[in-house]
Amino acid sequence: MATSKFKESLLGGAAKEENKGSQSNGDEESRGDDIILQAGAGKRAQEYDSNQIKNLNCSKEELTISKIDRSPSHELESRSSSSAKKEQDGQLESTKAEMEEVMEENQRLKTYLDRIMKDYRTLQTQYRDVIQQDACKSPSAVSMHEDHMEEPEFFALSLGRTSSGTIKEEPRKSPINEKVVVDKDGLTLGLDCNKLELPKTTSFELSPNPSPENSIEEVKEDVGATWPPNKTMKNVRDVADDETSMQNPTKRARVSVRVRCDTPTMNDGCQWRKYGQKIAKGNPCPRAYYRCTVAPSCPVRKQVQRCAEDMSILTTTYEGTHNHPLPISATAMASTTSAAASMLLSGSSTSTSGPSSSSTTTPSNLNGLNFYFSDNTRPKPFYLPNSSISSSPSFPTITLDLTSNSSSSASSSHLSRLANFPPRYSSTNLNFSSLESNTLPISWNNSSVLTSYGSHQPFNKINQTSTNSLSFGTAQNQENLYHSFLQRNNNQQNLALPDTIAAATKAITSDPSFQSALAAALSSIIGTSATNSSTLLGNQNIRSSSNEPFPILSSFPSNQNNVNKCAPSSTSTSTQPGSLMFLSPSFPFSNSKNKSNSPGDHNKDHVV
DNA sequence: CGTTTTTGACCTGCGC
DNA sequence: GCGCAGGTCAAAAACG
Repeated sequence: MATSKFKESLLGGAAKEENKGSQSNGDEESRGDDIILQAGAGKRAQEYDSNQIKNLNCSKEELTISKIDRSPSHELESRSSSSAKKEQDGQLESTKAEMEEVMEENQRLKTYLDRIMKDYRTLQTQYRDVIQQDACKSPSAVSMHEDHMEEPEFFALSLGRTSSGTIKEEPRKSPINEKVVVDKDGLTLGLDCNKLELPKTTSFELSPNPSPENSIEEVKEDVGATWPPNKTMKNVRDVADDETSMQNPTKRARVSVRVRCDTPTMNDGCQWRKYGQKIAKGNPCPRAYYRCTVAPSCPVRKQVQRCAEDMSILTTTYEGTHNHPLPISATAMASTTSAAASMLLSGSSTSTSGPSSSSTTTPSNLNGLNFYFSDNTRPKPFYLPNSSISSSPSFPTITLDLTSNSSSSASSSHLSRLANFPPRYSSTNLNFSSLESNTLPISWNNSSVLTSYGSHQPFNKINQTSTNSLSFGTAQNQENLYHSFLQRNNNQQNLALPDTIAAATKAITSDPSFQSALAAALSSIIGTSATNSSTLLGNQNIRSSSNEPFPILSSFPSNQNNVNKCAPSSTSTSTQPGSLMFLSPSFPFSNSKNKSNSPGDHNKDHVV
């Protein structure tokens, strides 16, 4: 309506008063355009150069005004004085100057973006080089790495789904992925940001689990892929699951997380329902079994058990793949754990060329990391130090020990204490302890993320004698994470061309995981203090909280009743169906209740 | 009253 | 085949 008025006034050679009104309408229109521009610009653009955009807006407004002003001034021209002419000329000049400024700004932004993309490509090239080198060293790994070389976008982030040689093929068998292909055919990959948001499962090629954007039927189909290995469930088990187990029976990885936690359970951002409790041999503390209840068909389980040696340490073991969206806050660590587990799986798969009887580790260098894979043809899960078991589920387990603080803190004593009792069973440990700047995107400690980000040393190696040991370096580690997230972002964007502006913008804006990783990487590279990254990441969480399907701040009880009210959002950016686990960066440990009274109840012992 | 937790029973896999 | 241990089920209890 305002627009039509505006047009009328322009076309009809309206009076000055009307033009005044039109001016305001024009302003409105201009503002409308500005809003669209801003919306299209994306969050990140607003953040890193909001001033410039504001300038742009101002210029545009002024331009509009000057445009409108000119027509009435032409009418006045016949009876105007020379001063009016000069005024007009001056206005024209200023407008031109403004335009030039805007163009300059535009150029600057382009340059900035080019620089970012250049960096991105450099990192990608480095990644490829590393892969190539590794492929040369390990002939058995060639096929897998070739896959990566050809399509680095297919970066495995799904646990338990990885198997060398099937990385590319497996997804194509899946009807879901066929769908993706169809979609891709109908799309032009590239500049359109909207297209980049396609939430298809391409991003997690190895995970046949559908995203919630897919039909409910698909979710229902996936019910069969649940974890319980009992007979009935086995009979209806998902084909993909069978495929996975057939292709790689020993490659259903778990991620074990050890944190200091005084509460009975830690809140990791997901909703869990306890379905069992057992006293595991060798540990007086009962082991609790939980399953994810965010989605009824979610196959993800977790086990929670306290460390017998140190009751303050809680070991949470995750297994399975979420088939539903999860909180943004949980995506960062999910990616980390997924990547770690993926590394474990791929590492195991590529290093089995060594003598199987040997327990020696096989160091490899993948993506700038020092990996120590052993032949682990029959990997056993990680158990608490003094436990002893006879049966061994065939799950390779990767352990993230987050029980220690920064290297300068009193963690050393704890670390040495841990070192005194290495696990009996082989596990894979991620050692982030050498991080100098401590910039992993997540604080896994028992503190609020907003205050503790980066203030704790997030990972520490449990022991050095374990056969699978991933030794993460300092900045390189974070660069690796950065790469992982870059890769994942590419995946999420449905293999969008990485060198498009839109892709870059989208990559930055759409994925908080990426933001976290980027923050970590940048803070490492630049050498900023941990507090900086803390602030950044904290802000990120605050920002994203408004769009979150779940609360992400500290108080997030796992047993709250609104579990199902927190309907999974359909936002594609928060959908991480392929990741193994999504751990909230803000590990608020909830569930202060402690009523568990299993037979031989030892719970009372470990409750503070 | 719906949801979650508890807990004894049951199932499965492995070693002997 | 048996025993053991891990893992899961499902009815009952507890909770909000």
